[in-house]
Amino acid sequence: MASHGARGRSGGRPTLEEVAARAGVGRGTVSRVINGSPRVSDATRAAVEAAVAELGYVPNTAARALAANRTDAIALVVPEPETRFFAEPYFSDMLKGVGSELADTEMQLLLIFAGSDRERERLAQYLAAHRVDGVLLVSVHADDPLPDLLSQLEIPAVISGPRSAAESLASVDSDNYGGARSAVEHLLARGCRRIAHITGRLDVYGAQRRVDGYREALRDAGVAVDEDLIEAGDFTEDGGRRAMRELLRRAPDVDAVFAASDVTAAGARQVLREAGRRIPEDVALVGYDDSAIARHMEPPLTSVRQPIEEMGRAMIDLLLTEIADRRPAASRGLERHQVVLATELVERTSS
Amino acid sequence: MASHGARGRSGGRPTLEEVAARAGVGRGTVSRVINGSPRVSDATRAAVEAAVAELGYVPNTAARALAANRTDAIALVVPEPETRFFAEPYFSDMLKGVGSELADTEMQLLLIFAGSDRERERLAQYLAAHRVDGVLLVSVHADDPLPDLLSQLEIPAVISGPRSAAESLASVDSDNYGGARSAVEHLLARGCRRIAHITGRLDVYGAQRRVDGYREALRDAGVAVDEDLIEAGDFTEDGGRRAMRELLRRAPDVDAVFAASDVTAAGARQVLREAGRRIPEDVALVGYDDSAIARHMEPPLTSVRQPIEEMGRAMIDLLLTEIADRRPAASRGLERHQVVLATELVERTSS
DNA sequence: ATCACTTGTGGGAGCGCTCCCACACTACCT
DNA sequence: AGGTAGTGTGGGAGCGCTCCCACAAGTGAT
Repeated sequence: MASHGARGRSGGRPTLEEVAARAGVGRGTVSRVINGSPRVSDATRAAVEAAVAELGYVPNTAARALAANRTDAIALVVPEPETRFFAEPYFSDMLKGVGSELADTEMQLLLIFAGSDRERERLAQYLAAHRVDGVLLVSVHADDPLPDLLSQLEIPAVISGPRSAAESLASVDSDNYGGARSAVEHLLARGCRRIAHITGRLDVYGAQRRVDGYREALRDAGVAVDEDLIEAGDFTEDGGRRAMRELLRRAPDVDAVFAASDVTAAGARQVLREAGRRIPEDVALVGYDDSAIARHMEPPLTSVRQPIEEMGRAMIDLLLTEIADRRPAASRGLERHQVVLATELVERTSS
Repeated sequence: MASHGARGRSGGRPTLEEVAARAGVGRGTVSRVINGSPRVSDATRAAVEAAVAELGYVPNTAARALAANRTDAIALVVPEPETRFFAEPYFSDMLKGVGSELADTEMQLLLIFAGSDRERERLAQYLAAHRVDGVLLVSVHADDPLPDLLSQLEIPAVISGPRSAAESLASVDSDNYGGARSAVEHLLARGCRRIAHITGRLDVYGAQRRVDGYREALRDAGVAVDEDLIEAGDFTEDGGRRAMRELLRRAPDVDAVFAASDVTAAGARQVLREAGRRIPEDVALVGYDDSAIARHMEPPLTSVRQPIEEMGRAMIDLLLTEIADRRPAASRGLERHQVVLATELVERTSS
């Protein structure tokens, strides 16, 4: 009967079956050509490709996903309330990298927000249902249960910013240690000796590494590390203000400040101004992130740039490899799945 | 044989069929409960819901998509090279709104980049294959073929920033006209009379509306519009610098500048400084967007804030309605599918 | 008691793919 | 000649749903 044909015909897009009929081959053969199997003769392949082109055939994703038990989709999980991630330039730059790398693929990108408890609940269900082939995780806290859930479910995942030196998930990070070192070495070269550091949130591994870089750069230069010159911040502007006030109280002779983020530096700058300290004459200032704020600050802020777009690309690379291997890196022992990318110090007039 | 059962059992998640068996009902009934059909008795519904909870059942999206010919996914199409869209705060704020509104839904969000020609080609295929139920379109140019493609394919779509007053697609926009008016009225109230305007890209409808608001605010205040005080920009910082130089040359007596974006204002500010004009004493400055740059500028920039997060939410609302109605608004005549949201002037010390 | 609805329910028939087994053919060995 | 591998191909079975037809049971009018 033509009954089922009538349905398929009316406004519908061509199916595998129709391509097969047109090319005079079987369904299996068309499937093989579509999926790039080598077990097809050149002549047959050409015939099928011609039929595909003539009919404008596009595979039905849902049917494929159902039959093959894969989704051809990856999720970028965004911890929404984390304003830091949404801050310029992190989010958009990473998305640029992710997008450009994904452009060469059949993979599609899902954006999943995991802010509220309800959203996290939904995400867990989502992952349990294996509705994506892999997950990109950004700016995760040390105590976030998500990464462990992921490795437990054996879902390929890549994390940006490992939770610790012993991160079990594949990860991509910028060289926080080296970035901090370059900032401090720059200030030392400028002649500063009383260099303070306003840290980031210390439950973020990268923030710890920046402290390490700060300490060791001083040590290696033969400058004693003064604990009074280290004040905990939280990446925010407010935290920067608070920390700077504390630093001025404890160490009035401070002659440079290395802040763990640009907005933190902006907060510090305001307090320094109010205290009558000139930048950079009295106190040199260096930030981290090289955001729009750094460029537009008065004076323009020297800052450490992270190759965020490149990090996005690297994350996709890693993830696609894991998906191809069809199992998470965690179970593969200690292969090379920790990527660390170099930072760059962008010198401006604040130092 | 147990052969197919073994496959389904091992590590697999429960299927509709298993839920049905557990609840002692048929497949159809479970499907009805899952999809909220009213044609189910309360007792049966309760039994099915219990079985669902016990088994931790989650419907298979692919199977549902295949059978029902819908995807439960919407796409946010991002014209990537358009740096304006990626600029703070537009992108992240809109995403926040979209995400929060989507949290109440089963819909998932796909991010599609339509920058290069190849990406656009892929997008067209994607849409032709009806792989999403609806599309969110942001910052589209007057001559972009995408919106027309969408209405031709009869895919529900909502555009942020209509292409013209006669936009046929459903749209959400902020009140560009009113926002510009409020900025100019503010400057007039401050006593300024030689108020210049650096426009945005004039192929963007919103930029035109801002010019309209500028003109009419002056006119209504009895101040003649001097064409020499209007200079075309393009939303960028560089454009702001260029335009400001031109304005200073043509109209050295300018006492206020209303810029179509904050970064444009930043560019203008730099040129004003270099020309020795003090802000706000000699020249008052007002921007548009209320971005991070506005808050951190020296002096902090008065700016027009758009309710971007709310716009994101409104877009989702509109889109979901269209999807529910299963046909694009274009074919429904001139119903109320143009949403315009109010702006707010954030006064700071630059004016 | 008969007919006509209505309400709730079960289950067959697909949706468009992929997977895999079966089968022709063609080599190339013994 | 009879085996033993390959190579390329067709098509059945099934993935887990939704849709819809069939049908049982209840309700009220005739």
